[in-house]
Amino acid sequence: MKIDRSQPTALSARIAKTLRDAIVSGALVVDQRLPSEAELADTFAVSRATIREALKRLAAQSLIRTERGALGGAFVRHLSYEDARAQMVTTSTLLLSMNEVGFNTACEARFALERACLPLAAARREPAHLAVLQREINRQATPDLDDVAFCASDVAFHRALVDGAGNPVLSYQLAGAIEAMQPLMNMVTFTARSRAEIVALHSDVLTALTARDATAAAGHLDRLEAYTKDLAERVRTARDKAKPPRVAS
Amino acid sequence: MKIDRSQPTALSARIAKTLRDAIVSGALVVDQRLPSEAELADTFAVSRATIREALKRLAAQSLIRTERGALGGAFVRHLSYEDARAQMVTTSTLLLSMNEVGFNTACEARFALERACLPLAAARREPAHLAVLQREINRQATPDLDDVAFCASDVAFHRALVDGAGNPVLSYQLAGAIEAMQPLMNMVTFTARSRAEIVALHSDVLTALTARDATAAAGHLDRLEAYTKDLAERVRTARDKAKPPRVAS
DNA sequence: CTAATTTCATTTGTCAGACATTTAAAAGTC
DNA sequence: GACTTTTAAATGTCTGACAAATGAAATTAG
Repeated sequence: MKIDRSQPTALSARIAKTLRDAIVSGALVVDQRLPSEAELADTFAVSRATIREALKRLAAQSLIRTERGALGGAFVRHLSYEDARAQMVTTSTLLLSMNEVGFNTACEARFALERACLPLAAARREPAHLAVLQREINRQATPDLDDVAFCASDVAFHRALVDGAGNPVLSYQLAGAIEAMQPLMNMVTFTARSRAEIVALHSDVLTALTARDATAAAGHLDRLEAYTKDLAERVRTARDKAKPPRVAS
Repeated sequence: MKIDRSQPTALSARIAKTLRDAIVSGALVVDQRLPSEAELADTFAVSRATIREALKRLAAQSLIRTERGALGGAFVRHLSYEDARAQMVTTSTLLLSMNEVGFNTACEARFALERACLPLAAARREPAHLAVLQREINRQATPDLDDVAFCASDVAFHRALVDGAGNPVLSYQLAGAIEAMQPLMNMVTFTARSRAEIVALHSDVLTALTARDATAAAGHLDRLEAYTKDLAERVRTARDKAKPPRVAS
């Protein structure tokens, strides 16, 4: 393990990169203990503070966990699907909020990803999945449900949809994406009161999945996408009318 | 900004979380400067070293960047698609290598995601996209191309495919996923010498896209998926024969 | 001899203070 | 007015210290 001692980047960043490469490449395996901070400081010929900053960088990426005490230290962490998903939600949320991603772009991506799951979900759907979907539909049909709960149920419905594909890699990818897009979606469903249409389309999707008809399910998703985009368009128009946009500079 | 001063988690982790929430929630906007380390240390009533460890955690997640000098400090970072993709590649690569994800599962997810792009790519494909696809096909058909270059070209082909959908959100999601799966794919394509079949299928996809025929393109992708899985199966069988598996414990 | 207790060594978490380095603004000089 | 020097602010790094957690070894009581 060596580091380039004459770079413009910070020492702690370079040390972090060296250790990260060792982990990603597999040179350090899961649950293996890294040398103690004092040893690492000795190895890299830097102070312990610098080593600690490097280790904190790795910890922030869920690459290591640290334990205190006699047999403590930094250990290569077993990255679970949950950890990975949480990280992706953070990253994706920021990405969407910082890059002026239009609602249509996000919506299009979301439904394209969900459609990708349908053939698998139709083939593998199990009673448990269908029951979850039905439960969320029932919840969404509750008249006195507040907006926050309705949107949460919407997320749960779509997560159950992708989980139905029975592929953890897909679930991890899409659950993160869908969750990250939720703030954008909320802006629409909060203002639009017509939940009946959404619930009906959800029911159609469920019916098609129950019948293992992926094509029909895709059609219903298409309509849901079109309806969502239409809602967003109307919301936008209403807002523009209330507060006219500035002229282009 | 307050922190819970009686938790089992480390102080630097809690401070990082507080700042992270402020950024993700939008309380701190892009390019806004955070208070200096000394000020933060004062605010949170901790030492500067602790503040620095917290900031390094945020830096590792690309949430902030730091600049030295008189007007330097920590600034909320504009997260680009490239940064987000790089992070996702790291996370996904580790996830796949640590969770005993089977080749079939990864392969299935990958092709499902790519199929999701096809309708959009067929509708929006532009000469530039088609040219990139053709260029990679030509490269793959070069007889004396080494394995590494062939695989790299394979990745480039599939990235161009998803970029053809013209949706940056999809591109970011899928490019990361595909790149992360590359090590798994390499294990197959390195051992199997029959590149001609792959090149032919790539050509078929390109032809279908050129004709804006999403259905046909999906069919070719299906065959490519089946072929890839079949290759993997044969590689696995050959390996098992050479070195018989241990009996289950 | 066994079991409970104490001591001890190791390691991470935190702190305080210091110095080096970078950078832009302010002050000074011609 | 243009150029140079100084200065102040900020991050990057180092050193040394202490606190807290924790498992192992030594000790002691029964």
